[in-house]
Amino acid sequence: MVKPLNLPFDPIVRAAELWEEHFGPSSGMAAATSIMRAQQILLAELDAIVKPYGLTFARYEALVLLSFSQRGALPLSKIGQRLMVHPTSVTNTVDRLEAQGLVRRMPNPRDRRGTLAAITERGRDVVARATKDLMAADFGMRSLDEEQRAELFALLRRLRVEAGDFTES
Amino acid sequence: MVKPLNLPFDPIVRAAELWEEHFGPSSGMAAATSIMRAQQILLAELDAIVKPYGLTFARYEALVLLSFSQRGALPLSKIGQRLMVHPTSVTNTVDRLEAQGLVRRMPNPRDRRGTLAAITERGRDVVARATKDLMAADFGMRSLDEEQRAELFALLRRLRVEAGDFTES
DNA sequence: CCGATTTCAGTAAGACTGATATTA
DNA sequence: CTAATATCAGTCATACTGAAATCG
Repeated sequence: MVKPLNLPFDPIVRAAELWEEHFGPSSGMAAATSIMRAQQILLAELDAIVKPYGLTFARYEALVLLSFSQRGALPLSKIGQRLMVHPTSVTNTVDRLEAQGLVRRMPNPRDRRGTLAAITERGRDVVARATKDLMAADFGMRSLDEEQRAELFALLRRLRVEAGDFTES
Repeated sequence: MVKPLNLPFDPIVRAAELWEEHFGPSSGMAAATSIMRAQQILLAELDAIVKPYGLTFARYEALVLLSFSQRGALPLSKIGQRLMVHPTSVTNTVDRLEAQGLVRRMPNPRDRRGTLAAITERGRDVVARATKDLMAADFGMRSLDEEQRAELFALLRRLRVEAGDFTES
């Protein structure tokens, strides 16, 4: 958990002021730094919400993805693509979920190289309850109204497009 | 490094559509998720820029903070407050920077419990060069113009204020 | 005595590299 | 043959807890 420090000033604004003096234009640095800090704050909050269920937010995301799929099962490779995580990290995530009985591995009938991760009943139950708590906390986004959330999403989308996350639409 | 996957759709938009069907309003989930992804992309980019100097972006931030201070030295506790990192993480960061000869520890003359981290000449040289590269890459913010950067900063600032990062101004 | 500063030992979660077996 | 899938072993950087020494 990130504890509130209640500095009497915004540390990023302070850094940006010094940056201007030393190096010049600071808009890039200020924007990048605020993305980092916001993520840090947000992740701590979401991890804390989901912790009572023995989950991290990363594992929660995997579980939601499975719960959304037609048969409640997906190849590990597809999980990695959708969540943008490294193949070995997917293996690790599924290991942990499986150890908790929230997911089980099955051979992929369509491709014998592959493995499916299938969500279990307990997995569905846990997702449902964690989701309820996350929605009650508004995913840590209480400070923004609908319009602001959409604006934020649109701005960050430009970043993601640029990085080749997906093809421009 | 996060490799471009070039999915034919935006995975977050896809997730949000399914979310609406299953759970209802998705603006919180979509905004939170896009902060996570943007940070992941950005951090990978910034870490890569700074890697040739033997740094991570986290260590670079600490070094910049020191280079901005009056005497080129700060108590570890202050570093932790400004960068919002855990005391033991500061110790770890300073350990690494010290091992690289970019910083050295000194007793704090004002408080004999404390330790100062002081940037070295090599430290200043490395910061200068890494900063030049980061500015050339526009801190990974090329996809946004000045106005958009300011808007993004303002939106994320609301999140940070809410979290008690600093007192409202 | 209380609280702040820093360190240490240990744990945890995740990102990554490089190698491998299997199969498309 | 080449490429994709998943795993394994191992490394790395970081976050955290709990305990301790030192000092204000």
